[in-house]
Amino acid sequence: MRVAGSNRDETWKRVRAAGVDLLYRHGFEAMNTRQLAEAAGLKPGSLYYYFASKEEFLHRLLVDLLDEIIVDLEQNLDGLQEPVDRLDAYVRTLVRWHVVRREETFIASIEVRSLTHDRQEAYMRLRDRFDVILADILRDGAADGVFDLTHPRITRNAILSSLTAISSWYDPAGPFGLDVLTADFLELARRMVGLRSAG
Amino acid sequence: MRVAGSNRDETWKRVRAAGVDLLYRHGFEAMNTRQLAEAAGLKPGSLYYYFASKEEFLHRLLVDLLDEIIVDLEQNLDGLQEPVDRLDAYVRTLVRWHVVRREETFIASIEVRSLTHDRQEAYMRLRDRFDVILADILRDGAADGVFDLTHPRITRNAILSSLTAISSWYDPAGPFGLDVLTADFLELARRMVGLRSAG
Amino acid sequence: MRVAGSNRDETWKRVRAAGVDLLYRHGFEAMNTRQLAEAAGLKPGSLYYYFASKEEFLHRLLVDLLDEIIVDLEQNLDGLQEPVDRLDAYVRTLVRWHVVRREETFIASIEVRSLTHDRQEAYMRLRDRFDVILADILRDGAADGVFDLTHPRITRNAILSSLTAISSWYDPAGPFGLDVLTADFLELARRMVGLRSAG
Amino acid sequence: MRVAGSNRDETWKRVRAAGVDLLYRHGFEAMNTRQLAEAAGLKPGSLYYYFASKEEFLHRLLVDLLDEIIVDLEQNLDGLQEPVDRLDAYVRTLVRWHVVRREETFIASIEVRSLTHDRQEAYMRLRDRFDVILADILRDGAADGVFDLTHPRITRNAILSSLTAISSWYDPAGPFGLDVLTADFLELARRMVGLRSAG
DNA sequence: CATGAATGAGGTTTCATTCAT
DNA sequence: CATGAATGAAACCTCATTCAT
Repeated sequence: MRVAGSNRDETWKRVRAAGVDLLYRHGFEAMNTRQLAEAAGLKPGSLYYYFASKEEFLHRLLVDLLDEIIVDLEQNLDGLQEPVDRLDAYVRTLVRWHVVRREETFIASIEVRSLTHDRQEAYMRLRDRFDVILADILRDGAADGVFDLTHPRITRNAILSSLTAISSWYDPAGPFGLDVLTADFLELARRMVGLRSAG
Repeated sequence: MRVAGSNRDETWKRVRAAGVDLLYRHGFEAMNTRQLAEAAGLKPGSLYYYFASKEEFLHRLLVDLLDEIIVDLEQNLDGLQEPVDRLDAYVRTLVRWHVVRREETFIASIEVRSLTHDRQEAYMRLRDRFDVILADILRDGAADGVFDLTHPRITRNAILSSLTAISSWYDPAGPFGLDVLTADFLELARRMVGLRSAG
Repeated sequence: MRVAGSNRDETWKRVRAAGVDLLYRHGFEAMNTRQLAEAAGLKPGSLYYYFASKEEFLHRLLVDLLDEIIVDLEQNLDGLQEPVDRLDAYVRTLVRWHVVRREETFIASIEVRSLTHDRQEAYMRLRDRFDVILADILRDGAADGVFDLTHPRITRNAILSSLTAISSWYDPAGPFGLDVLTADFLELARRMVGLRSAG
Repeated sequence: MRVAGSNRDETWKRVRAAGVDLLYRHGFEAMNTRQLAEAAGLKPGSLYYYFASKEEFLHRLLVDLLDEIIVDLEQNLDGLQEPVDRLDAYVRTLVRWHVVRREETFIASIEVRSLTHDRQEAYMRLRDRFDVILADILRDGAADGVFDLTHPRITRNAILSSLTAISSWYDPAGPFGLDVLTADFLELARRMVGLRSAG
């Protein structure tokens, strides 16, 4: 009962894309594997040729995304020494991800709870790297005297959460493009760390 | 079969408290009415004397909370004219709610999706008031020349989301009390609107 | 959607009886919860008001039966000192159980494999008591010189398995009643332990 | 896509051996064709070059085994006239099979239920030959006055089931070798038919 | 008000099997 | 012969909800 011309990679792309769409629109628990299968052009049971469980599917989506972001972030920070430059690169990177891969970053921000306890912990540990990287930038900038922070931990959370939230309100059909958004968040972040705008 | 000493209001409080706890810990879809009943000292069927459906229960929680916050917010803004003062009051109010009623505000931020389409829309319309109030403050401050905004809509979203996120990371057992948090967020908000700190 | 006049104990009896029948006729894996529910006059989901899983249901059946048999066996052995008398009582008891509760003992003999590893181990430990009791009888009889055994362990296994197998071949509609069967097995067991028949 | 060096007979042997192992350890219903394929170094679909269905596979295993045993048994009985000698040969043969091909005889004893109704009947008819052969031996011995039986059918079932059960308790790593076991069962069978041991 | 008993709809997952390649 | 991709049927189980008592 094989469908002619079918191909593992192609099908997986369809499953993944369908999954992102459904997770974005309905959420993990509200979405079901029947919808997922139908959207991917499969029968429900066939999905299990692509993942071991619905939850593992979510996990893979989230971890793959996180891995991609971290690699990109580290590349973009590579070679930059000055805290200001590093902060800029950090903001620029996160804004882009939350705009360009809006659906996935939104899913990631909201569906971590749906992971198994163990996988949730593992994911959190991975995600902590964002915190640590930003924390280091803030610490260095404060030590250099170029940043004027209140409590670093609070500032960090505020910056990070305002970035993360982009995927929840940004409307690609709206008035702002990636450029505008990036420029604004660069400015906002600089202000939050007590830096006078360059301009 | 009336249990001696049972009392509508008392029981409802137990149901509500149990619901908040379960929603906070597990989320709406992952929580079930068996757990809710048990935590409230009832049998599942009895819950339906207190709500018409699980989803209606969530709705009531969210709407009641939102109503309370809006009333409080409007009271705290009442009489204040200056944009700076109004911004301060706005921040102060939201920080407090997100700390003191952390669990409920967290639920609200994450479980709106679990509402029926209709109720979701109604809830969103109500919640838009926060946006509007803050938007007005920013607009007035910019018109007065005391605020130096990039794009108001972006600044507003950034401020609001950093406030809303508090309930997701704040740890009551951690190093910061409500005072510290409030002071910091006041400062951060002022910076974000381009106001030089008073101090 | 409660059925009028329904009652937990009555329903459980129906479920249990239906389960025994299905397990006897089809075996655990070949039987399904739909059949079980239908035979018990319930919908499939309702079964889970009576057990936590299909496997737990089997487990309960097996353990309850074993407990009953052990209690009965110990009662029947109580007060008997002579190995011959104890052997007789042992055989008499087991023959009766394998005839009177033929279906259940048959299930027990064949479906232990369907239990979870853990429950299987626990069950086996419980079941070992039969072995131990018989082993003790044989040992004492041999020590007294009234039994003439080859290897006790082999004799024990042969006796026990010939008793256990009764439930697999005994036909209640056949020519032998419990009395005949008991008399024959008493004689066979005596012969197997090398005892000259009394008659 | 023919794998170099692949060979129908060799592969079949691997499939068969893997099947015996899995059936012995997990049972027919609990074993699945994925495991079977993997253990045989194939992909699931390829199995169907070796059998038409999982159940047919089991059937072939059981029937082939039974055929082998019957041939062997008839050979070993061939030429023997005396009931005692024939009984000895019968016991000797069955003990050996249940020790040497322990896994397969165990499977046969327990998985007949998993066969289709039709195949089950056919198998049973074949297996009845064991009964008949033993029944004949007992009848002749009783007629000759060398056996002292209670009810022949009961004795026959007891002897046969104690032999068949060997595969379920015999431990090749244990204290008894085939010789000991054979000697003991010869003695036990003689006792069961009321014959005084030669030795 | 509350419970006890059950429903019914739907969920995820398993698995023998098929068939184009 | 063998694999890769998928099917389809059915399995167990969960859960919000109902309603007689």
